[in-house]
Amino acid sequence: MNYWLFKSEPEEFSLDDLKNAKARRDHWDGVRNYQARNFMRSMKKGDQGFFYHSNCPEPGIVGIVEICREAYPDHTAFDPNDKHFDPKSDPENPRWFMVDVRYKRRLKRLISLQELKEYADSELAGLALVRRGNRLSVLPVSKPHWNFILKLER
DNA sequence: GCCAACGTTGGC
DNA sequence: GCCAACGTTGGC
Repeated sequence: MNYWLFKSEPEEFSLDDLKNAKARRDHWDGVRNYQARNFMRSMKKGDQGFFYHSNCPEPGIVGIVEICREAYPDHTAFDPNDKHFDPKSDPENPRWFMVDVRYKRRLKRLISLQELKEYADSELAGLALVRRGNRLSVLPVSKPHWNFILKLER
């Protein structure tokens, strides 16, 4: 099993929005970055992910989700009225993909970016999230990093 | 709202 | 293939 981290602006789509969605699951659309797309295409059903709130008063990890459907074409790229429309993505040869994720649980407390950064040069060295200038919206988390972050929760 | 960091685009 | 211009992300 592999581990990931999904960023979302809570004003756009929060952990609670996912929790309140039908069957507590939804598709993760709108990713328009090749590296993030490639990560999504390598996700397997059952993989786990952190749900991270970005661009908000207290950025940090708020919950855990599970991949419940593997990558398939992101249809929002074909819709001219969609915010993430990309005329270069052809339905015959889609450029962008998405996965479905299911809400698992909320963390007992928010683990802030600030707190995670304290370990950027030790336990969490190499974690893409705490590397300077990182802008990836979907990124991998190693198993040791995953376990370490879960230990911080307590 | 500012701005640093980064990815993408397109002229050459 | 280089690189300047531009757009976006996201912390602060």
